Amino acid sequence: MPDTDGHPDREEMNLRSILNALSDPLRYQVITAFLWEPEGTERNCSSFDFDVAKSTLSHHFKIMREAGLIRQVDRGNSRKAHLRHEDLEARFPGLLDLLRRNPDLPAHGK
Amino acid sequence: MPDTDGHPDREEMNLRSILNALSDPLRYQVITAFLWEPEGTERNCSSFDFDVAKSTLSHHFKIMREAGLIRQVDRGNSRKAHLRHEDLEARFPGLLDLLRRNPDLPAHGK
DNA sequence: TGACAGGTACGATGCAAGTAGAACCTTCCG
DNA sequence: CGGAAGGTTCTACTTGCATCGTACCTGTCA
Repeated sequence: MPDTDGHPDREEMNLRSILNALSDPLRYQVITAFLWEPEGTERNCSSFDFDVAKSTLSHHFKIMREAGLIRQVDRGNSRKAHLRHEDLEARFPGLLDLLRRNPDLPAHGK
Repeated sequence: MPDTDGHPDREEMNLRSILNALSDPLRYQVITAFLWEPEGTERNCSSFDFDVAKSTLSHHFKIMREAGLIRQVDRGNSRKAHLRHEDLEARFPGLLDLLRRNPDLPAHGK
């Protein structure tokens, strides 16, 4: 069962939800951004400067959170998100490599 | 560039289009159905008995075709579709294995 | 020559999803 | 204390997409 923040357990993850989460350009960009950085990197939503309202951003992070792509933890002032590397690798081996090899080009931007 | 039927070359394939194509339940089901069958199996649209209008079915096949997931070739009377195993494996190694390991669950719904 | 079967193209419709604004909460800091 | 920063939730708007009906095209076959 997902916890109160909507994080599913590793076994509860469902590939279709993952694919659905990745089918949006903004969300895809967030995930590939994480893949460029060292494993375990924590970032808050607003560190990605997308040109959208923060309610919209929160909405997208919720979808990634509930699909199991990211985990968000309270860190006092802000809320840090990180990619669930280990869980994703265990549950869907090969997925992250696939994404890593196909990064979203940042050039066409926001 | 894509041919007149909208089939992209191997190099033109784009992961986001692939993921987008797979994010629809019906299309996901078609692809995993192909993965259960021997490589190279050809089927026409109507052999999948989905409860949708044939214009709808044609629409879905177009999306999969233009994403590069399937290839459709004229066989006189009908049009046969087959999964582009080799191209997909070369362009996105690991993708098909990933899908094969996560067949569409009959019960889960959306 | 029909009639039919498999597919595609086009136009219209209805619902799901992305988007934004406002209210609210918590934490940090002057 | 009061205000600013980071996020969530709620509501409302608007766009996108799946869906369908119809018309149309091309082969097959009686």
